Amino acid sequence: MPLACDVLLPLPVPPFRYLVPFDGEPGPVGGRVVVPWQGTYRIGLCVAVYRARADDSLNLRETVGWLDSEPFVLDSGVELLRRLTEATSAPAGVVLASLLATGLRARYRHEVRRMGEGHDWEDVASLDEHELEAQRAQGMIRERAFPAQRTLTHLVATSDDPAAASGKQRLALEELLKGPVESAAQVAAAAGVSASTVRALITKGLAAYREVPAGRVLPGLPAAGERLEVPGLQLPDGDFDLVGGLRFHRLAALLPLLEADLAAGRSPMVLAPEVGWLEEAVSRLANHVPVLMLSGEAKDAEREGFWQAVAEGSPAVITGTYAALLAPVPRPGRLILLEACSPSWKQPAGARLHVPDAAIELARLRELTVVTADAVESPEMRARGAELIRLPAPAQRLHVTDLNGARGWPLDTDLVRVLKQVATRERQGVLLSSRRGFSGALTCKECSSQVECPHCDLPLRYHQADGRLRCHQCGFERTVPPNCPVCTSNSLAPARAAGTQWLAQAVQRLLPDFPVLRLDGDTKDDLGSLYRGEPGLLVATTAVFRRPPLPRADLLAVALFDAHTSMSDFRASETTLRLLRQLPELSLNPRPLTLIQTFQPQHRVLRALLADDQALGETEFVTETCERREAFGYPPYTRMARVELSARDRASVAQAASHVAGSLRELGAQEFELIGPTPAPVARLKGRFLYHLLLRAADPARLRELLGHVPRGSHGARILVDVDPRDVSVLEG
DNA sequence: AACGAGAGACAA
DNA sequence: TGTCTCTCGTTC
Repeated sequence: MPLACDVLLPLPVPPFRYLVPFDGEPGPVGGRVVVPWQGTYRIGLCVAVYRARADDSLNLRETVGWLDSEPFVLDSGVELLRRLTEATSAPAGVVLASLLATGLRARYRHEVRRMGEGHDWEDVASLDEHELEAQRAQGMIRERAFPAQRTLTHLVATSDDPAAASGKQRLALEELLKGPVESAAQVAAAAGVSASTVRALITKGLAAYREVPAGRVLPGLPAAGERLEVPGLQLPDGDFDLVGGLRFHRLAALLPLLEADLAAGRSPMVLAPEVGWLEEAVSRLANHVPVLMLSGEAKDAEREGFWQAVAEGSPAVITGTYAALLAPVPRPGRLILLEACSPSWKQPAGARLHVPDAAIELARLRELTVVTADAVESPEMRARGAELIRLPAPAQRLHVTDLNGARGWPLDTDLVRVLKQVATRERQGVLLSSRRGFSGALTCKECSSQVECPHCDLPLRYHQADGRLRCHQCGFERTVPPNCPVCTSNSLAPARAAGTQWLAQAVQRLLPDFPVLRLDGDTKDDLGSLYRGEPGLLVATTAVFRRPPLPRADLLAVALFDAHTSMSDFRASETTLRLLRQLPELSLNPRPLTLIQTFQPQHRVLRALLADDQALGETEFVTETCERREAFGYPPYTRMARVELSARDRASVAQAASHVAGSLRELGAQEFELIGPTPAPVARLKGRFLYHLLLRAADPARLRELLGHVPRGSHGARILVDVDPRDVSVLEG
């Protein structure tokens, strides 16, 4: 009974079918399998094994062999990949590559043996490729693959007699006889001799570098942080959302749940959106419970070590970024999502998954309890319908400065006064900007045009430090033109949206002797002095939230609140409220002053922030947000997807977009379900013209149906789909 | 993603 | 006519 199997490769292709060799045993579904692919070999994931059809044995190529005898990804993980492929309408291999960052590029041994008596297994590396291919086609060989044993190069003694050497060399040899050592320098240091003495030992043939089998390596854990103080809090046993407090308050509140899972012999999983927050959480958790951690920064060997340790199943808290989601936990406990509303969860490329949604889907498959935690409740949490647990609010002294009719720019009088206080008291402060560089653009005062990138429909960003203009999308650079390229007048000036560079300069002018540091996408000053407690002001973008809190920050200032809420995204207001609530996390000071400069002091985000009863203010804010989203047909009350079309010239992309929209309408897409096509907000990027088409459906099934009608390409245009896009501008009415 | 086949663009 | 670049389709 010949068997076939479906194999998923981490490439933008659907699963492919291979034949299991007639005398070979198939490995498990969810195991890694080596298969021939375009003249070479690749590791894929076996997602199904079934009886081959009659003609399969003629048409299909054969698997080389499985690398695993136990599933590398459990059945639930394989099913999750299948569902996400359906939901995203991305090729299955892209979904695999987006979620499984471990084991598919492993080193393995590939051996062949000629059929018949007396032949040994031989490594393919030593054989002629063409001859091998011919023999394979004739079915004259058997093949197998297995994971390569990891080795390390170590220095070992080749003589066991210390008397073989004399003097200092003897000391080194004695040291080496205690066991293999990684390097000559290490032996030299341990024996108290020079490196050349050890080298002489090697020349004499008394010591040599050898490959020795490497033990399992696990990703290193961050240095231990402070212990968590668990609040006496009654938590539900089932699903719930935890909001309020500071990050470590929420983590502390969840610790008893982790301990309960461990006591029951289960391994709870804790996922975080970014490495910084993951490490911060682990540095505290590891004081209390056994922890395994996997982040994108782990090396291949460490990832595989983590995977093996997880599979062995001794109870531990399994922590990680998205890369840990498919780890084969045999006895899982709860699934906990930290910073559940962070925009970083949305993958920018590949299948563009929103990882919490994938995680919740996996939890449903494995029947796990899901707990999410964040500073502020979100409409998505409320739609989930789980219980809401609110921690006491962080202490925040808040001050809002109305910039209407103000005298200073970009630093108004209130901010100037507080900055001076910070300097005279030799304390620290953080000033948040929404953009890096000097200003948003170079604008002509005569014709109000901006200097644009030649490849993108975006203004070039002005970087004052080197007097250059830069495109933050494609990296194009040029010098500042002396005259406006449009009207040739001599009136180019930086636009008013102040970037970190402009703010830093303004503060430095105000406080000439006070240290002013900068932290953003392209300037990463050494913050060592601040972490040692020395005075200084940090001008930063939101990149600062990925750093540990400053020990003596008294002031947390937002340079222009309006720049955050006016982002072209219907979630901008909630994101801003969350940002403002997270500000105290930037400082170890228990009651820092939060100062916000704005032209809209009555903005509903500020009303919610300043409400006398904080819990009530936020609850009303979320209720109002939910009502708006429902009224205007936004998620979580609908499902959205953005169809992104691009082409080298404007006409063909416009034509392709209207063609796709037309055929969708013909196939029954309602007016409510199809918005556009419109040129993308940035209508040209890296020399390609972009059009967007927004799909909106009442439920996931209908969205899938609509996406099923979107072609892969049309009229020479490339088409990409982003399900649940994160930067959709506000569509009123 | 990576490769090869076929279609135009350009120089000789 | 050759060669180079670009697009398009295939990969099991």
